[in-house]
Amino acid sequence: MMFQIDFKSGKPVYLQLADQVRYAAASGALRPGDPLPSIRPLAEELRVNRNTVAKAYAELESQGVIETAPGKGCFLKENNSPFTKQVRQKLLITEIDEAVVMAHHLQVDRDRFLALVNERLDYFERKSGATKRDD
Amino acid sequence: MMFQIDFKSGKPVYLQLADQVRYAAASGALRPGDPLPSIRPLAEELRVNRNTVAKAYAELESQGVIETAPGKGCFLKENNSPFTKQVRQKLLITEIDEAVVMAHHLQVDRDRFLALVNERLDYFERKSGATKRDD
Amino acid sequence: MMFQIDFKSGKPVYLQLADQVRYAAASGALRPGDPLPSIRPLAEELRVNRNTVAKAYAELESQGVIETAPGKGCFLKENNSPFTKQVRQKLLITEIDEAVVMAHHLQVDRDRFLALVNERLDYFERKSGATKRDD
Amino acid sequence: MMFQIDFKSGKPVYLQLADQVRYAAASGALRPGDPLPSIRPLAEELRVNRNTVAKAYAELESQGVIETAPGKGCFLKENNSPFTKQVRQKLLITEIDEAVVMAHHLQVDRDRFLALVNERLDYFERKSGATKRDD
DNA sequence: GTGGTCTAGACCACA
DNA sequence: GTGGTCTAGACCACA
Repeated sequence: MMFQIDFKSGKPVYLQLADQVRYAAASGALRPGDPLPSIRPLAEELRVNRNTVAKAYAELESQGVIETAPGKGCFLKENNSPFTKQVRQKLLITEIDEAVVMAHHLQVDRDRFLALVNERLDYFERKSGATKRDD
Repeated sequence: MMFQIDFKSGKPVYLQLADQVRYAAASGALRPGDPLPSIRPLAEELRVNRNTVAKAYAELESQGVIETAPGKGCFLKENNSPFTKQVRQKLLITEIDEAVVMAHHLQVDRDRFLALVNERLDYFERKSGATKRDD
Repeated sequence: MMFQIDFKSGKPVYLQLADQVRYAAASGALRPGDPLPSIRPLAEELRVNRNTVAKAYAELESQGVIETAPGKGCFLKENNSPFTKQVRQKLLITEIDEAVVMAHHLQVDRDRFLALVNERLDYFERKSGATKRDD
Repeated sequence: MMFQIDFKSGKPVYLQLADQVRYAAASGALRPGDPLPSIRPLAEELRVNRNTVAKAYAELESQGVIETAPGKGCFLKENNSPFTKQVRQKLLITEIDEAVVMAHHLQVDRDRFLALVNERLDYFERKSGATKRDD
């Protein structure tokens, strides 16, 4: 299955789901025009409330990531990031800095940190690669 | 001023503040033994409630970043995480994943991402090294 | 009722509550996965403010004793301290020293003290064992 | 020196001092009639404010542990615990239980716990023994 | 001066 | 329903 929820992560379920859709879109697992899973079956499969899935989709629609065709379902839109290259880099650096600062406080050295980063990149690529083969 | 709050960010104020203290420690702006701003004046300056600053400091204390001497104030501790290797790794992976997902949202590819990570590691090393040499 | 507060003890209410949750966990009255009382009803029952109960729970969460599922409630975690061996030992020695000093105040000699310690260890083992067998 | 303050312990300094006097009395390092160190030199030696020492002595006097002879200094009184044997045991069990519960949450097993208890008993006996020889 | 505790009450996010 | 954040303000303990 494409999406997995960690109920103990503390991260809101609807955000986990929205992030995973965004990730699938960015990694190519979902391509423009592709249909998203319907709300009811997906909610059942993930064992979450339908409202939670609907909220995730609503968030994605409001951000222009997906669009809803009434009666037909939700589909991935063309990817056109609303930010300039410079703004995007600044946003990303903020996230990277938080990880670097955390590594400092957790006394994780540079080599170990880079190894972990590569590990996580592999992990996400593997996940989306597996999904691609399923298409 | 050392710290600044973005009231529109949606991120809880106390977490913004705690993150900024961690950032100051990682970049060498705050060094072990240094006093942190007193709660009351800082709260006034940031225009937040005393309790909100206190909550940020409490979080930092519970994570071993600062310590409080009763009646005297709060001070930056030696960098010595109280958590097990396993817990530290889990905390760090959470941060890394957020950066990785953000990179994908923003369509930054693996090589560019790793280059940015190295750049930020260099940046923090340079900064904290420079501060040390100034003493 | 499971918990009770002594308002005259001088010990902070939130610490009394956190200690009692820990006691319930150690004695088997609360088991991993069990839900804790919801904050609002518990606050009403104990006649304290919601925030005070929330503070007790936050302390327990930061120490890995409980976890909170957003929108659902708080639950007892598997007993798995997030702290390093060194930190755990330091925390424990603090508690032991208080008991040792109290024994001296009360003129309880070493043999009687050790006998009491063994008695209490037996007591907790018996209690948590009995609870397990009841399942 | 007889007393030592840990400024980082989080425990109020005056309480640390009062406890150490009580401990010295219980262990025989201080005997009824013995003079306590004068406030000023002691404050200097411990590098604390004179008020802090005075507060510790005031607490001890109010509890009948010491008495003040104006112009002469403070002296240890006859030790007569105001509690019955039963009450004393109940007080002590409360302290012991807190240590036992803490051991449970820190996953320190019975043998290790008992070893630690013996270690701390030795530590305190050694401390007071050394003081005795100094008399 | 310092930080800590607690209340009353508002408002929000989430399931 | 659940917990989380934040404020305003009182009162306390400590150095």
